[in-house]
Amino acid sequence: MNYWLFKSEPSAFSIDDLATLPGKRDHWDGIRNYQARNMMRDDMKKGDLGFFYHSSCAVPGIVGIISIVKPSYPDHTAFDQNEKYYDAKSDPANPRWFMVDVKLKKKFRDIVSLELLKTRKPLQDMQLLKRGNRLSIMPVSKKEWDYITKLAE
DNA sequence: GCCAACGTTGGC
DNA sequence: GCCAACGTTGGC
Repeated sequence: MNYWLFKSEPSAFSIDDLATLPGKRDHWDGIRNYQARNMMRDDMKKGDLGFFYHSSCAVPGIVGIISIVKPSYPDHTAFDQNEKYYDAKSDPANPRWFMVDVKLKKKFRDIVSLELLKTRKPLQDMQLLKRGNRLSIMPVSKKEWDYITKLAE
């Protein structure tokens, strides 16, 4: 089982948006970065867990836990000209972009803020805290996962 | 709104 | 294949 972190701008899609969907479930579309795509396409398995992270907002940080309920399949929003993340170069016969389905598992009572994460020694090697990191999907180690879920209690 | 960091594009 | 220009991300 692998652990992940999913970034989303709450103004576009927040954990509360996910919570109000039927079955608290949605596809995680719009990934348009190759590194993130590769992880999503090749490494995410059904049953994996992920942190839901709010970025580009007043208090960035981890707000809850989601689980992968369906492994990767082609991101159809890339084929639709009306979609924000339309990509003419993604051909349905040979899709360039992929997505997974996720389900809300838990919303934290309080946000585990980026500011707090930065102060914790055991998290110093976290990819999220690396300088200039802009990946919207990234792996989280089991050690980091356990530490952060404790922080959230 | 600023700006550093990084990815992508395209000319050569 | 190099690299400058450009676009995007995301914290502050």
